[in-house]
Order: sequence, then structure tokens, then C-alpha cells
Amino acid sequence: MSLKIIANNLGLSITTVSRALGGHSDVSESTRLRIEREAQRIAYVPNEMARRLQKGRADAIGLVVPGSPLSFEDPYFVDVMAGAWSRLENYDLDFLVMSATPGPSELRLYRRLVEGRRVDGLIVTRVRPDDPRLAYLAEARFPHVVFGATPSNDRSVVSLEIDRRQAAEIICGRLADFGHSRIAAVGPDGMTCMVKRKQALKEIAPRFGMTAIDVATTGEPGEFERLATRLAVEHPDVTAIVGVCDHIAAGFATAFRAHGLNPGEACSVISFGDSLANVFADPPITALQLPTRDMAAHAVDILLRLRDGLPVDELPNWVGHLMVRASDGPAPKQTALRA
Amino acid sequence: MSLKIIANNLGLSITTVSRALGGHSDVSESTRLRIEREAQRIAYVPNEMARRLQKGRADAIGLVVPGSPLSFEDPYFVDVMAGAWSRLENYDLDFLVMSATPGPSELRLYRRLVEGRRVDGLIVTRVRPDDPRLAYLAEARFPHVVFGATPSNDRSVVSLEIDRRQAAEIICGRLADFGHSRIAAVGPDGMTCMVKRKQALKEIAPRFGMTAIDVATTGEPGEFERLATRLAVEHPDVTAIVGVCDHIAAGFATAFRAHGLNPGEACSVISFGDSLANVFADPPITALQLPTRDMAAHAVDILLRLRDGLPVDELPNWVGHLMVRASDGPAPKQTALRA
DNA sequence: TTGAAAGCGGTACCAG
DNA sequence: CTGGTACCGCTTTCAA
Repeated sequence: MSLKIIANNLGLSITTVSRALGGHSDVSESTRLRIEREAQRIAYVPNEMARRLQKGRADAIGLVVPGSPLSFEDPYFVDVMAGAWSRLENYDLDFLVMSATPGPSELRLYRRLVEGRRVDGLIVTRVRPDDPRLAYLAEARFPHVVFGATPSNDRSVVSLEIDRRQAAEIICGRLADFGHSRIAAVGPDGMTCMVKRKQALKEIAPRFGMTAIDVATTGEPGEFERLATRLAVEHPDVTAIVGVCDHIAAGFATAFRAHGLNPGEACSVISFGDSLANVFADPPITALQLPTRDMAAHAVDILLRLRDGLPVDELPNWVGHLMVRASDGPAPKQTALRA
Repeated sequence: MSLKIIANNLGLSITTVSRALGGHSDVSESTRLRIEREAQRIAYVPNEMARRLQKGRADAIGLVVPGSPLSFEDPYFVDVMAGAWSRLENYDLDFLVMSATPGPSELRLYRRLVEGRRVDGLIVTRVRPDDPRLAYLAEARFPHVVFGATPSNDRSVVSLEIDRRQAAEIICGRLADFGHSRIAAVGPDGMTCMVKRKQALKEIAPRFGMTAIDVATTGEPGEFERLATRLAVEHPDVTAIVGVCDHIAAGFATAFRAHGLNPGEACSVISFGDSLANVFADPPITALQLPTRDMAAHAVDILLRLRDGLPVDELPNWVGHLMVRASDGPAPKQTALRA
């Protein structure tokens, strides 16, 4: 009832008012001014639902966080949300945040979002091998961007990833300088992104005269002590640990300290990916800061281009930046891993 | 183009299809079945924008986090988001998450949300004295729920708060049992909710034979050391500190440890409100866990009732639950606060 | 430069 | 029980 009000008040047609406010050129300067003043006067704000229905767009982007709603607290998603929103805000688009545990209900949510036209694009995170979400979105030809890494090498799906080789080089370089020669890359095997990070470390380590062993985590609480013990037994020559996702490095540091070992001296700990937990940890954890927020902002741009059928430019090369803190140092003369 | 497709395929009218799918009673069982099967077959999902336009609803609830987008990482908002989403999911409503720094742009965002009909209701947090958002929402008669506390005693605005007296009793009771007699309530003065928490502590403390002094924080990093020093000088008889919002207690604990003092022995530290930071702190912080997620879920229910013009029931009495950890203990014989 | 009219995809009122 | 019709508020041809 709003364009109509302005139109009536001014004795003009709805059409003209719509065009004037829409910034079209085919409205005389004088009527445009009258219309703009009147719109200002009654504080006109267009009904978004009407506009969206007509335009066939949702003017919204969605993020479905995998896991329980509590996953919102994952510092990684916090960064994704912050980055995405900062860009969406500029475009005056809505940001839909949801969560869903992997499974049929997750897929149902995706269907409702896509087929109900509730969003124009989706940011997909924590991709798993053979992820049904990707299969669905590809089949539906719906704009989506994968955050992290894709299992397939399908060039048609846009995947935002950091330069893992460069990241591995930074980390390996630092550890090699400290005289380490055998390191452990620790992370879950369930997520494609994490698996690839471990692979990168294993590939790059030899270039620095080191070898990296692959250790799988489940993410259970209290797992780190067990892992540390196992490492001490099975790989007593490991003098440094790289946690490839949040909390792993901090978890090891805590486990070490619980046994009277000093992280950074007894065993170096570095985190691939940074968060507040690293800053607050004791000792603060040396970590590779990732440009997650920038990437999320970029993801929004890409989604809008996909929506509008525009080509997607070459992706920037996102690189990490090492935050040197206190959890790493020279390799101990002989391993102190006796947890 | 979807109801129409079903209608055409079946040689029925759009009206009938709409009613059958809408679960109205005035459709014959046989046609309803045909329609449902066909809908199933073509995997019909209604266009939400069309439905929303027609119904004059947004089918969405919004949360505007005050501050920069990074405020998403505030554990308090994480809980609010988790609680709100868990309920919205059941109703199949959208959850819009945004952030805005207090000021004109914040109010502009609210106007666009409200007047653009982009949400049906808003959760308002971190209310400040004379908050322009509340004035606006009240004037616009737009469904909103205040989370935390309202400055005015206006009974017309729904405000979700915990039972602060009960909370203060739990905390004061524990500290009194430990033999403390003078405690500090520390928190920012900018937020109504925090001010009220401090007031509650000051009011309740005497009942337990204690006195509580009010200490204002600004929230700057590194502030805690200064505050601890000031406390030691100005109030050397204070033996316990209650942080009324996230990170304050943990911040003090860190500051104490940095000076070789042992939180829990030299000075007790308790947090009014719990988060992971307390769990991970060294030592883990004793904290009053608040039912924030429950409250947020309830907020959604209330917003929907307000939207639909239904009366809002009496609010539950939300109480806190003390998580006993290691940051508090017997009052020291003589104050050790010499930071 | 302006306006009438046809949608966008639903829902709801009324007549049959 | 079913279908015609108007309408939600806006955008966009197409004529005038």
C-alpha cells in the first residue's frame, strides 16, 4: 500500500513513482523531485517481499553450520559469519544463519531453502567426502560456494581455499629452522579440508629435510592425552605437533602441561588456523592466521555473480600469516614426550 | 509457476490445489489424495516470497548484534543464536543475523528491517539507557523482545531476564560460606543489564553479612591488571571478585596469575554468566550458568505471539546454576592483592 | 514523459 | 466440494 499512497498523494501513477524511486531515466526531473520529497515525507520503505517476489530473488544468502546449533561458537564460523555479513550489509541483503546435523534433515533444510526460493545462494562448509549437499546443489544448479576444500576436482564448483602449500611452507620452515626433523600433522579425517591440510604438510616437510606423520583425531574431549601418550610410544622422535584445525594445538598444550611438560620446550605446538583460544591458551599458541573473513566476504560476491549469471573471476591466492607466540621453539636434544 | 503446474497436470483449479495442500477441510478426500501425490511427484515446494507477500508476514525473526561483526564471537550471542535457531527451525522460520554499531546506521538498519517487512519480530540485546531502538520499536508498535533488562519499568515491553536476586543469593551465599566479607562486583556501566546485576549483588550481599563495592569496567584489553592494582590500593580488604559478564572473571584470573598470584587462594573469582572461556581458563572459573538458550527459544515464541496479536503469558522465572570450578575458595587471612 | 495492464506465486472470499 | 476472481505490493513491458 505504499507506492500507491505516494501515487495518490501526488496524483501520479504507481508506475511513475516506481520508476522515479528506482532511479530510471525516463522520468522528468520535476516529477522525480516531487516524488522523492513525498517519499521522504512519508518515510517510504519498499515492501521487500513484494519486490523479491516480482524480481524472483530472495535478496538473501544462507549459511548452514553443520552440527548442533552450538556449532555457532566455533571460531571458524564466527569468522565466516563476520566476513559474510560485512559484505551483505553493504548490499543490503539478508543473512540467514542456520545449523543442521548431517543427515536427511540437513538435506531437507537445503531443499526448502533452495526450492522455496528463500536464499539466492549458499555457503557450504565442512564438506565431507561424497557430500550429498554438493550433489544436490549441483543437480539443482543452485548458486553455492564451498568453503574450505572440495573432494572432487570438479572445476565447475567454486571452492574457496587458502594456499595450503604456502601455509605448509611457513609452518615447516619455522619448525625446520628450530631444528625439528620429525613432526606430526594432527586433525580429523572426516573433513576434506583437514585431510588436505595434513597432506600438504606431509608433502612439504621433506623439502625442509623433515618428515611428517599423519595422526587422526576424533574431536572427543580428553582425546589429546591419549594421543600424546600414543605419540610418545609409537613415534618417540616426534618433536613438534601441528594441529590442523581449531583447538587441537591448544588441546595438546593443555595435555602436556597436565603432565608437567612445557609446550614449546618439551614439544613444539603450532596451530594451522587461529582463534581466541590460541591467544588465551597457556602458553599462547603460535598459529597460522587464515584470512577467513576476507574469504567469506568474497564468497558473497561470488554467490551474487553466480545468481546473476555472471562469470566468476579468477580467485585470489589466499595466504596465511604466522602469529608467533610462545608454544614453539628449538627441538629438544632428546624427546621429552613421556606423557 | 508451481501451484499452476499441479493444477494443470490434474485439470483442477489453482484454488483447489492451494486448499488441499494448505490442509483445508473443504476438499474431497479423493482429490486431496491426487493433489498430494502429484505434489510429491513433482517435489513441490511453495514459493515462500509469494506466500509471505500474500500473508503479510516475513516468516523470519531477526537478531541484531550490537557492535562489530566480530561480536558474533561473544559467547553470549552464540547462546542466543543457538536458542533462537533451535526454536525457529521447528517452525520453519528464517533467522536473520546481523550486527550494527550503535548510532544512526544501527537505527537505519532497524527501520529497513521493520518497514521493509523483512522480519516479523526482533530480539533486542545489550540495551543501553535511553536506547533509541526501543523508542523506535515501541513507536512503530513492532514485535520485539528485550534480552537482558530494560531501563524503563514499562510493563508493555517484554523483557526477558534471569532472576537476578536468586543469582546474587547463590553467588553471595557461596562467598559468605567461604568467609569472605568484602567483595567487588565488576562490570561495564554502559549496559542496563550489567548495571542491574551489580545492583543485585550490592543489595543481596548485606543479607549474607558482606558488603559489595561497585567497580566499572570499560572492556579494554589489559584493563584487568590496572583494575586489580587499583583494587589493591583503594580496597585492600576485597577478597573476592564477581565479574558480571563474560571474560571479566577470566581476565582477572589471568591478571592475577601474571603477577604470581593464585586465583582462588589469593583472591576468589566468580563469573556471573558462563562460557567456554571459563572452562578453559587456568584455573577453570567458577561461574553461574545462565539459561540463555532457553530464554532465546522462549523469545521466539513470544515474538510470534506478539506478531499474531496473542496475549503473552506470564514469563517463567529463569534461574542460574552454579558451575563450581577452581577459581574460588576460602577468604585469605590477609589480603594478598598486591598486584 | 506518463499510465494502463499484466504478471510474480500464492491465499481467501464468494458464488455455484 | 470446486472454481472464478480479487488482491498482497512491486516491476516491467507496451501504448499513448
